Amino acid sequence: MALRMAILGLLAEREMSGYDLMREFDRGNSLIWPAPRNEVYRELRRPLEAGLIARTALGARNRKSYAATGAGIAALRDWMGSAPDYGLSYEPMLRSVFLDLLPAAERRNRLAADRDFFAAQLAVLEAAGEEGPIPGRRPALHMVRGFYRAMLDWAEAELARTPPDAN
Amino acid sequence: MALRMAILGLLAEREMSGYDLMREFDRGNSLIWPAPRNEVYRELRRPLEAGLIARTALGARNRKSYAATGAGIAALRDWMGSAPDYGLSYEPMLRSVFLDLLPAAERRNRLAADRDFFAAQLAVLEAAGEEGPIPGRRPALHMVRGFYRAMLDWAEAELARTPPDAN
DNA sequence: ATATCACATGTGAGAAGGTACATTTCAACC
DNA sequence: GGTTGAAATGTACCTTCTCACATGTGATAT
Repeated sequence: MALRMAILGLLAEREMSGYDLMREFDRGNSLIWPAPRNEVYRELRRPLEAGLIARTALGARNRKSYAATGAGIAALRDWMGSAPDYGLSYEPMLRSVFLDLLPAAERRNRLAADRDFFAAQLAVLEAAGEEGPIPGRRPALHMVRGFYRAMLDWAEAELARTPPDAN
Repeated sequence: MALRMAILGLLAEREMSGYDLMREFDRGNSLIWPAPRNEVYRELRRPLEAGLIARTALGARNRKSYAATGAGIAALRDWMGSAPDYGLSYEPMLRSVFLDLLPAAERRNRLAADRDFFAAQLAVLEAAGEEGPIPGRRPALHMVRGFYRAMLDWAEAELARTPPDAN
């Protein structure tokens, strides 16, 4: 459902090919959400048959572009108005539950690795400025930025609480 | 992988039955991660065959208790030392990408619903105090709490930026 | 006594997702 | 003019997740 809506949403913003979509998800490029791979092509078929998107152009190298139709945009709005799935699954959070199973030295390694990762993400996001490069994505940019800032604060606080000589 | 490790981790802390595990995931009880249902029973078979957990007792009502074996605890430590999957998929974040597709009034509704949800979660977590009810889960408690605080801040800031008469 | 409800364990079917592979097309380089 | 490599689309397979169903047990209440 989520991937389908993500595709629909991107195709509502502008026409794209499956390849473009794939790359949008792939890298930290859009920095918004994670990377399913070729499911894009799989997920394109269904909304195409349902009339939510339509092929707009055939380019070189067999390139097929798509854009959301009126029905697609309506479906997207519908979904946006529906109740979100607030379920969160984030592996580092699961790991935090069992942090204390590690001896202090390894715990510090783990926390330091987390800290470094979160700091790197945050640096990229903060380099984007207040508005970010893509119009209309300021809310998402700030949400993700807030997320990584919270994660970074957490890792640093936990590190500070775990002296190298503990345990 | 995540569910398997979660089970293994819980069984490393204390012996439990499948039913206990199920409820641990189910409710906001542990408040740490989300709710897969009866896969617990399916997921118990594999580590049992692999010798990572062992049956410890047969109780009334056909109750079967399990605990992690030495090999299980080793596997868990191994996993804890391995590189985390930092991929995040959180539906509200995806929705934030397309927030601007909604007219201002509906956008405010959406943000207000998010704010209420985040505030409720945070209230529960803050009621748990600094250490929380379960020993060894302070790190997780603080991580989740930081997460919801960031989400709440975000929702409130976005709401403040979306005046009722905009658009 | 019996009805009900929480405890407790599972199965089966189908959808979704992940990994890896397989193929064609054009451009650019040497 | 042949090789390489990115652009581009897709399939096959296997695992995981979700949803719904199916079954037995013991305590408590009426």
